[in-house]
Amino acid sequence: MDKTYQPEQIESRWYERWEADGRFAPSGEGEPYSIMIPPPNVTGSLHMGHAFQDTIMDTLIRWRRMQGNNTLWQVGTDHAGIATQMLVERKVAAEEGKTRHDLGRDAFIDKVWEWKHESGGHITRQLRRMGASVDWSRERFTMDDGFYKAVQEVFVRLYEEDLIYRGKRLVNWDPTLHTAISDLEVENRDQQGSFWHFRYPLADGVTTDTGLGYLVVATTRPETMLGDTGVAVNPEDPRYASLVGKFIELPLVGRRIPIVADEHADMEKGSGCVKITPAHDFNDYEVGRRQGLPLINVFTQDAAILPQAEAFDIQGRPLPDIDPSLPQAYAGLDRFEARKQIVADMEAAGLLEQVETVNNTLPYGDRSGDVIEPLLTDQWFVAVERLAKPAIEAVENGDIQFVPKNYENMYFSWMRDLQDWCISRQLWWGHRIPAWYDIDGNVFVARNEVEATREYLVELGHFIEHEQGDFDTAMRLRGFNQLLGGTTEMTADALKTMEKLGVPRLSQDEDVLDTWFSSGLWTFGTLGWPEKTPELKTFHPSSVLVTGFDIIFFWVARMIMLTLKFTGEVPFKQVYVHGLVRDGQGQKMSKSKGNVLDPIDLIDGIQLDELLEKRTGSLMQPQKAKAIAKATRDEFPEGIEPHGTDALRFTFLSQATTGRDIKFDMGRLDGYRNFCNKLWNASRYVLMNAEGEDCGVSLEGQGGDVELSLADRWIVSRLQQTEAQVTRALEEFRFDHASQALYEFVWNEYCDWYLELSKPVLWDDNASPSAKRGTRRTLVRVLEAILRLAHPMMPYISEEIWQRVAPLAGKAAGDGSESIMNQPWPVAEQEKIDEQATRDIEWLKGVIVAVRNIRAEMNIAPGKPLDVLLTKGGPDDPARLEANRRVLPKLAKLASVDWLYDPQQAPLSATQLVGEMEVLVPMADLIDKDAELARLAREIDKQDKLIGGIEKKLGNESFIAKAPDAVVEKERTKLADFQAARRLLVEQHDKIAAL
RNA sequence: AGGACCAUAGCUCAGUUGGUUAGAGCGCCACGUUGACAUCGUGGAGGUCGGCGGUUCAAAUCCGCCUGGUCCUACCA
Repeated sequence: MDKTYQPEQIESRWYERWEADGRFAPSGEGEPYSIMIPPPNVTGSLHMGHAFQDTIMDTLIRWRRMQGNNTLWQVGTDHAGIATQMLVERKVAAEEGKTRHDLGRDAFIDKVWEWKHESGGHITRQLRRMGASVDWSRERFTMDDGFYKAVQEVFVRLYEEDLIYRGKRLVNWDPTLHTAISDLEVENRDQQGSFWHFRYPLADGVTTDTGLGYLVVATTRPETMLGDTGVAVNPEDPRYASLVGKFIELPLVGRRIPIVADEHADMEKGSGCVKITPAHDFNDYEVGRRQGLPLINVFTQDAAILPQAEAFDIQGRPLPDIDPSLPQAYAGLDRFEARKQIVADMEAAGLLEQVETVNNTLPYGDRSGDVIEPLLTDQWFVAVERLAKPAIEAVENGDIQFVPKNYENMYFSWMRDLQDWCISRQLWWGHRIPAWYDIDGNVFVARNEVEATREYLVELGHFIEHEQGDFDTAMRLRGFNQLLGGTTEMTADALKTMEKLGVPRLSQDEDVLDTWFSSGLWTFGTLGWPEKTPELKTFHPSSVLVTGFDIIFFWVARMIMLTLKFTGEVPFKQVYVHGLVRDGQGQKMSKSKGNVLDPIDLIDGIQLDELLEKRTGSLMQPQKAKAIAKATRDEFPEGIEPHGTDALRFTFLSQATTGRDIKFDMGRLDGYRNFCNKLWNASRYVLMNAEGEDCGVSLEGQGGDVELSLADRWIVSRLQQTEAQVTRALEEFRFDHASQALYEFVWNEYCDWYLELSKPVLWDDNASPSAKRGTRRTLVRVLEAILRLAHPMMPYISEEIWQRVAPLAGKAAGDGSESIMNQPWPVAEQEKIDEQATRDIEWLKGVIVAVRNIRAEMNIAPGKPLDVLLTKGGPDDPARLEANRRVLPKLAKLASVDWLYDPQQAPLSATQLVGEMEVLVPMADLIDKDAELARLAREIDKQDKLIGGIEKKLGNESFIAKAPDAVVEKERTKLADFQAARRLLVEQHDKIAAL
């Protein structure tokens, strides 16, 4: 083995080997355990959040696999509608100077597929770098054929049950992307804006109670006034009671609009009068519905002013009786231009009463960054109410558990106030909506065009026969319909026949589905639904979903609703919710801030100049480049060193504390890389001493007799406890505890103590062969168990070392034909826990630490051999000394150590207490009297404080009376210990003072 | 406005059902190179557990209020 741990040399090699050997696929035996990966964007790249999440999932999967579960980690990618389409649009614009409209739908979609094929392997390669043991043989894509089928099926069935409907509704419209987006994709940002107060003249010579000929309304959106269809006052408002039912003459437009009474109008705010624009404001839409006001749309899809308004009733039916004319001065003006112009015109007309500056929030599209516009458009919706009920119950009754539990509240509060889900998007990349229209706009929802056409032919035939009495044509249509039966595609022949029959072809809906509609089917769609596959039976519901809190609404809630609806099962039994990975300062990582860390760079390392280029290369705001470059130089003056995948994974796990965001700590990454190195070198030591030697047992068979030392029994005992700790932590999703338990055992016990304790045995020619065998066997076996314990967290290094160590423990061929991946998870054995050995080793450690302390306090060189005396202490202590004669002098670097039976004989010494026992280092000539007296005085003072505290407690009658006996007893013991320590210090002090 | 979460050593974080001399890693200081490891070893300094009040024999831990921070939801005509 190399002297230093070099991760890059082992990582890719092992991953390829595992994959080639098919070790990621389900074993087919044991209790099923499955995780569905949250599918990353197919053309994206791995960020810290993915790396974190994948580490957790892989740890769980590897752990369960070792426990003997039939594990499936389902992998796949998402087509990510808007994100991918935008990316390709930008690419096409840059490379060819064309828009998607220049290319046309089919050619553009070809381009997207091309891009998918070109870049789609990137993130899956990165996933491999992370060591993710996903089953690549089952990799899926949300737009593959099987998924397409599942999506169609779900859509059609929901439609058939009236859970999907189409309608003209007010939706969040992105004027840049020209598509509807869901509430969740809207980001509200605080802004400073103006608040304009307008005078709206009363019609028909009516005046207010105070004699004014107008009402004052205020708005932050003056341009929408063109679409006003009413003014509302509060029904309780005495000031305007007489005006309800009267009319306003809408300025600039001239339309007569009614004054209505509606509780939406707040008497406290402004004048108490509010303009109502049902086609351009969500609240006003509701007022319009309640008051029966028409909807007048004045915007184009670019959010510019229409030359002529469009009027509808609340059902979305056109209202031809309403005069659609708008002032031509505004036609074609962008909304913000129109706003300026309208304010100017109102002012010129003397109708602008005042302008206030206010803070308000504006909705922005999270993809385009444009201001979102409520716009009246035809869209498809899922009626969620009936779906939500069972989804809420599933969490209430514990079929689904959130970890940590408090996210359940977040889920409930959202689920109990759900709006219908707008699922249509005016995009090209995605699942096209399976709905077809005839020339009259009648809709046929079906699994494919043939099915839709057949429905259409039935209706058409019926109409022709009964309404037109044309029996022959009707019969011919039916004949054709029969012919189509059983096919799923409209063939050229079929189309020709239709033409002959004079039946126009149906046209498919242009829209595609919201990406989350298809990802909502992820857990069962990936397993072959709607077919009843064996995988579906075995692996559904999945065991646990690992995801960020930020997509509980987007994804988790919708998966629960759709999965319950279509499989009757929950999608997963548990949801492990983790926080966001932030930078070391707690800032969200973002390209524009220039603080993004790439997990691959942490693994492989990166030069400073390359890192700078990455962070400042293609910034949206190039002026930030300088500041970003400086911050990067300050933080990483030498770039980033390679740390390896295992260290990165271990860092994530150690920081995976429940339910809060993670500030990624480079210091910890360094620390855990060092930990890998520690494990590496400890293994080197073990191999150096065990390979080619008799370890008591090996692949070749039984070796000679073994004799287990105190240290051997102790470390085996501690191993059992560590195994139990790690297992329990994993069961509770406490990855931080799991990693810490392993770290502490390996470093603080196995390396710091056990390896040191083994040296005197192995290096002592006088030690018996059976004792040496016992030590070698323990070294090897404990290390082998450590590696298995570490494997789910650190797959590579554990495998690499295990291949060398396992044969020594009689476990594997050592040629890679076996893998640690498939070894049994260590199970703690109660009978190996040895309390006596633990106490004895604690005693030994106590003596060694005492000597080290004396060296430090007395300024004695660490290597200088000392003569030491032990005295007082318990009845077992002289025997303990004898039992440890081989190791104690070696570890504490002693020239001699003896038991002093008569404490009175003690020479002047530096002393330390180990329990009751005193450790003496005679050193009459070495003591600096004054300094030592001062030190002892400080120590005595310290003990006095401790004693004082406890005496006060024990002097309190209610404490004695009310505290449990065990607690009281513990305090008494402590008091005795402190007093003994103090006595010793005082004795020592007096002795030195007397010199 | 409503809600959630958080506040423990210079930094990043543990701290199970109240009872610990309040811990770890990094950083810092001192010392240390013969055979696993300087990506190391040994020893050390550093905290009135955000503030105030309460419950209790006992509070970092439970309750209330306050301050500061992060986030979510809603509203802002």
